[in-house]
Amino acid sequence: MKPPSEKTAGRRTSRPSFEPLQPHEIELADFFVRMAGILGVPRSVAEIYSLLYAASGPMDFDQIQGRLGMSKGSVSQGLKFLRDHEMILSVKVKGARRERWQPTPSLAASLVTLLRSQVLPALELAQPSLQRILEAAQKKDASPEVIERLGRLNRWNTRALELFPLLLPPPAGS
Amino acid sequence: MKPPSEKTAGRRTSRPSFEPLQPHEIELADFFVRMAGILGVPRSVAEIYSLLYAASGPMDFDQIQGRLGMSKGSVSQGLKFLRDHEMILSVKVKGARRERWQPTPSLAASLVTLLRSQVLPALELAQPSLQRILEAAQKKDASPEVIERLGRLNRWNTRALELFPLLLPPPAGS
DNA sequence: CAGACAATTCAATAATTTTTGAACTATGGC
DNA sequence: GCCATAGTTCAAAAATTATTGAATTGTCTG
Repeated sequence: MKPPSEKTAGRRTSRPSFEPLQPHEIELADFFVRMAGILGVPRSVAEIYSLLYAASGPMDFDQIQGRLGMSKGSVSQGLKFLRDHEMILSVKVKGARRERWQPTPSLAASLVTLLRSQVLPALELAQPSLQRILEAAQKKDASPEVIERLGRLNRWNTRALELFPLLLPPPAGS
Repeated sequence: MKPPSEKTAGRRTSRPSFEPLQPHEIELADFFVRMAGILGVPRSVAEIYSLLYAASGPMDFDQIQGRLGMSKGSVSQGLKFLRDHEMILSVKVKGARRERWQPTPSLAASLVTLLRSQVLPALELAQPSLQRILEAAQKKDASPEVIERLGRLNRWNTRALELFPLLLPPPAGS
């Protein structure tokens, strides 16, 4: 259910209060939310990214929480996700204690990091399994057609694993 | 775990009973389930596809239900999904009433259909929104940086829409 | 056409994922 | 060191998504 009351300056559960989202900000968020959904990225994460994307400058924790009206926990986890996938950067403003966030320069690069983190582990995990499965099929009755299919799957997986680092170079650190 | 009887014993609300999945079938299902998960395809759908993928011949409704131990509803919906995305084909066996299913020859083509169905609508829906958002930003204060970002997003979306039909030609019918 | 068989539909339920917020930890300034 | 501020953690609640199966619809066969 929704919170029971509607006070913009509500004292009940203290939450920083900022200007609500403008229509065009909502529309942009819808876009990012939908795109993120395809890759299983939660709404709250997409909303944070969207807000930063259309912001005129870096924003801090409380501003994000206030504008989006979400919980501290969600903001914290959302920023962590975006950080981990190198989709946002923190900007140090001298004299200010709080961190301020802005989107990484290249959205393309961000998507790449995101994809990598989802697909690569699956490919790696699959490699030995697919090998075993193919061998099991060969050892048993398995029709030539099935063997052919499994072989192809295997080769694909291997090639994908080889190609991935070329196409999407890993972050500088490793 | 396993019901003791093997024949089509159950008349009332019971399920067709077939040989349980072999270890290598489970392993393959794990692979497909994981991959499907990335695109938000439900487990049951991936399991059905996986079963057909490693089957020595086309399978019918009851065989699928029996081997996977899932409900009629799930099998029906799963087959519908796979049909709609052109990932399986029905094979007519003369004299037999039931339809029998097998995977489409090319898994690559299947993935393409899947991707198309997820991404294309999102891109199409976004087009006018992004346009409006950019205009709104230009009309208002919006920093040059934000305008630049939104413009790039816009161009990307447009290009993606143009490229999609080239890269992934639509099904024969249209 | 009746009856049996095949599959679909969809409301109810189950499973999973996301969000919340209060307690907690970490850090900077004095 | 101490206090205030900044952010994290995680168990519980809420929201979302998937599965089930009884009722229903469609359809082949004799």
